[in-house]
Order: sequence, then structure tokens, then C-alpha cells
Amino acid sequence: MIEARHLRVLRAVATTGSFSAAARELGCTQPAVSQQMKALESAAGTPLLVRAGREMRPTQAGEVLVRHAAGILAGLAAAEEEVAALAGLRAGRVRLVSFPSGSSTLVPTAVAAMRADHPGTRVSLVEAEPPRSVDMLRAGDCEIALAFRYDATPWGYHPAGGWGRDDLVARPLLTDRLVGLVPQEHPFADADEVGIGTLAEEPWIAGCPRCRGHLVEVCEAAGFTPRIDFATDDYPAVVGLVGAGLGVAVLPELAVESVRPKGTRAVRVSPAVQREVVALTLPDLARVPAVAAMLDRLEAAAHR
Amino acid sequence: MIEARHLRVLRAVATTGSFSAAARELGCTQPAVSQQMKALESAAGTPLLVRAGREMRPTQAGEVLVRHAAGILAGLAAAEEEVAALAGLRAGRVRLVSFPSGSSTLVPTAVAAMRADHPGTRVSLVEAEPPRSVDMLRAGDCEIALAFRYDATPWGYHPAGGWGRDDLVARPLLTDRLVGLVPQEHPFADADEVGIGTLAEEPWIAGCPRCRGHLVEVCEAAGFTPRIDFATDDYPAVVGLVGAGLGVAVLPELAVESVRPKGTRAVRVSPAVQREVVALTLPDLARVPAVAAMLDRLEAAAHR
DNA sequence: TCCTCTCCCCAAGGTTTCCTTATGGACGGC
DNA sequence: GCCGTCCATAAGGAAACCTTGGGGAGAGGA
Repeated sequence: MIEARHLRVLRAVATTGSFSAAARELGCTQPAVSQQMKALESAAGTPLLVRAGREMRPTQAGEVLVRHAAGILAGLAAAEEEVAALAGLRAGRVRLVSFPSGSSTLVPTAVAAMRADHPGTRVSLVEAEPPRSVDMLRAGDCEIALAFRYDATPWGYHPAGGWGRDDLVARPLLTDRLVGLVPQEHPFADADEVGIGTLAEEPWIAGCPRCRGHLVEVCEAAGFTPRIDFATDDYPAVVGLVGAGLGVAVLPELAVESVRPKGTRAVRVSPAVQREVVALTLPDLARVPAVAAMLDRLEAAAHR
Repeated sequence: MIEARHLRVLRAVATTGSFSAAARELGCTQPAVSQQMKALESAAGTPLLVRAGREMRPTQAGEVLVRHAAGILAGLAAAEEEVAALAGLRAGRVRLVSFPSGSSTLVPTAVAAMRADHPGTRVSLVEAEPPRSVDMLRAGDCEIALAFRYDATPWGYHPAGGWGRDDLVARPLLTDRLVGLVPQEHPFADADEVGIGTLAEEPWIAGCPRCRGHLVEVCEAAGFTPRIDFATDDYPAVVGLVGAGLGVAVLPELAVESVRPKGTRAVRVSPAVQREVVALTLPDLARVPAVAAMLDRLEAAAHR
């Protein structure tokens, strides 16, 4: 079986015309070249070089191999260069999946930093929520999945069908406090903090299905069931509804930051509600340079 | 440094999707595949495979290598096949140099046998005499040089400038008796054998320069200097001149065989004169299958 | 013609690489 | 819950590889 090493040596011998010169070029000793060529000739089943006096000339078979070696070694060098570009962050694609509108500040900051530091890399973004995003991760449709959770349920949790394996790598980004949002003319608009129970009679505007689920849990823990008039995962819509005086809401601080809260006021609620935002990936992918770099940028963006 | 072996393993893993299956395909054990891939990932500087549960999927870098591997391994296989064709005598070119008109029977027989036995091979023929043919051999302009000599001078002998190295391989083909050629009406035309001395007063027709030189030596050893009226290395011309009664000649039996000796008679001369016909090549070339096969055919043609 | 330099081959030794066997942990299917 | 498959790891032996040291032969110069 002919190996690339053989061809490298053969090419060096053919171009220099001498074993010693080839050894110098390859950075090894002359007997090493001698042995490599002997091994290659043995593999080829025919002499490859004619030792006519001092001159080393390839035979017909040698010429065949030298001719092919050019293309083969060029292909190998191209492959190595391309891989080196990926390893050296001069290239690389990171497919990011994020929960909808949950990362309006995080992702742009991280992507901008990534582009600035490693212009050759590309980051693509698709929106999906767990467990869909985790499925995409496992199916190879993305490298990083941004996710959040309110409790310690596994990331692969499927509402209707058990858990996935929990072999994911979770890089904690931030714990996002949830704040109450009330119309600015609401009695509690200027309060420092309101107990969730005091909002028992208010009409509620809920966010995404999972947020809504958690809201119900928290309220029921406080002794009431919230009356949810509207549910939408579009945070500007939530803010608009609250601003119009149609109800109150609890939503992530991050979301409030990124939406102009006209006509509303944010108040702290007790008990403190927070969600954990993490970047998920697979153990092997975490060691891919572009993925690792993107994870670092996400973490930096979260800690800013 | 990426080796072809790595790419073979990677391709097998990528196509089968499993280390174990790749090992079966490659005819080795699963840990061997495991180690090869670890070595390749180390050389690449980035993970190449994502171990997502049971499934083995290439990363972006892995896909790059798999993509390049196709071309590289195809090139390698093509090179191996081409070399195998040369080694297996399904291809190959032998450049033969022969002394002029000296092998009119030998070479055609051998070439015909070569073509019959190995149709893929090609034999080319150029005429030249030593030392020119030996120079061509050393310069790589041919693989086999047919030569003859009357004594033990080295094959690389240069009339005006010493000897070449004598590192040639000489395959003896035949020892060619030289016969006298006289007009058929000559007094000795029916003699069994004539002493060379009895032809001292005849006009001579000589062959090529070296043959002529040797003729003079032999005659002087017999006590006379031949009067050479014509000298040509064209054997039919020699026969024509003798047939026209313009003189006598001594020429190789092989040459007489291949020329219709009209108007002449061949007689044995004493002392017996013979020349040694050999096929010369370089030690390494002697191991090239096509060259070795051609040498065998030449020897067989000589022994027929 | 002799000397010297270079080149290649050969042999021996040590290091590294490679492959195999054996074992354990994890996942998926029945 | 059991079993089969798959991969990782460790340890051992085998093979490949490279280096050092020495020898023979040719080429060029004094």
C-alpha cells in the first residue's frame, strides 16, 4: 500500500536527483531516504530509480509515480490547508439555534464579536425552542443551541414522550431575572417590589408556551390560578398589550431591555423568578475551534 | 502530517457511520480504527467526527477531509494500478538500441515474442554502436543495448578517451562465428576451410569500423596486412561486392543468414574468429519487469 | 596518478508507531 | 430488565522507522 510519505520522499529524490539532497530537503538522514525508497520499490513491485553512477533517474514506473505524486500531494496539501483554516479560525461555519426573540441582545453581540475577531468564520441563526433545538443538535443540523429553562428538567425533555439522553454540554450564560410589567398608571407601577399574590385578580398576558406553563406553576404555588387573556411569544406584542392596560405580565429582563417599554413600568416581583439561559452543544463539537470560539463570545456577551 | 492510511480509515468511517463497521471493511479491529481517528484528529487540530449517541457524523473539518479523500485516494489507486500494470507487464516500454544490421534476425524474433506474450508492452528500436549505445544506456535514452565485441575490452571503451565505468549487466546472447565469403567462382569456393593466410593477396571488403579493425588485427597476427579496397557496414553491399568478384570478406554468420548470398560462397576460416553478442543494461533496469522479459526473449531468440 | 570529497549501501541499535487482545461503560432493542 | 452492539481505554507485543557508524565506489582536482 503506497503511502503519502513514500511519495514525498520519491518526489524529493526525483527533483533533487540524489538521496542525500532529498534527505536534506526532508530534514532526515540519507539512510532514511534509502529505506523509504526501498520500501516503495518493494510495494510497487518494480524498480523506480536507476542508479546510473551518481545520477538518480526515475524509471518508467518511477515517472508514473512522480507524475501522480504531484496531484496527490497537492490534494493532500490543499486538504491540510483547508483543515488548518478551520482549526485556525480562518474559516468555519457555526450554525446557531436560539429560542425565539430570547436572545435579541446576546446573539447579535456575540456574532459581532465573532465576526470582528475571526472574519473568515460565518455564523448562521435559526430560531427554535427545546426540545426541537436539541433534536436539531443531535441530528447535526446545528452546532450550538441556545436554550433556557426555569427548573432542572433535562434539556432533552420532550413534553409528550420522555427524555432524550442528557449527554449535552451546557455552557451557562446567564440567569435571567423575570420582572413584572404593569401599565404605567397601574397602582403598583411605582412599587419597588410586588408579591405575585397581589396580582391574583389581574388579567394576565403570557409569553411562549413554556413561559406560560411556568407562570401558571408559580402562581399556583402562590395560591391562585392566573386568568390568562392573551398568550403570545412576541415580546413587543406583550409590551403593547400591557401598555394598553389590558393586563399584567412577567417576562425576562433581557426581553424588557430589548423592547421599548412605552406605557409600561417594570417592577420586581416576589418570590424572585429567574430562568437559566445556556448554550448547548455536543461534547465533540465543543472542541471544534469555531464552536468553542462562538461559545466564548456568547459567554462574554452574557457577562458584559 | 496526514497520511493516506488516515484518509482510508476516515472514509470508511464516514461511509459506514461506525467504527466497528469501518474496521470490518478495512480488515482490522475496532480499536485500530479508534486510534487512527484519534491520531488524525490530533494531526488536524480539530475534531473530525461527532459521536452523537450511536451515530458517527463528520464535522465540517471531517467533511472537508472526506471530500478531499475521494480525490486523493482515487489518485493513489490510479497510480498503484498504473504501476501494477507496469509490474505485471500489461504495460511498459522498452527502448532497445542495437548495432546496425547486426540483429536482423535476433531483434525481430524477440520483439515478436514479446508482443505475443505481453501485448500491452511496446518495444522501440534505434541503431547505434558502442560506445554510443552504452552512453545512451547511461544517459537513460534506452533500457537495453545490444552490442558485440571481438575481445574482452570493456563495453564502455571509448577509442579516444579511456573507459567508462564497467558497472553494466551483460546478458550473453550468442557467440557468432565469422565466416569467409568468396565469389562462387573463387578457387576456394568449395573448400571446407581456408587458412586466413591464404587470402593474404586478395582484395578485402571490410565491414564496420570495429569489424575492420579486428580484421586487420587477425590478419596481422597471421603475418600480413590486408588490402582493403572497400569498407561499408551495409552487409548486403558487402555481399554484392563479393558476388561481383571484387574481393573477399569475413563477416558474421548472422549477417550471412539474413542476406541472400547470391554469387558468393561461405567458407570456414581458420583460425576460428568469433564475436560475442550480448545485451547490455543497467543493474537496476535488469529488474524492471518489461526489461527482464525482453532480455529473456532476446536470449530465447539467440538460443533458437 | 593520487588524494579527497561525495554519494550510496549495509548493519545494528533504539525509539516510536501501530495493531491486537482484554475489559469496562453506555446506549438501544426486545 | 436483559442482552447485544458500539466505543474508549489500557497493556502487551510486533512492526516500522530513524539514527549512528562503517565501507566501497566514482568524480574532480592537485
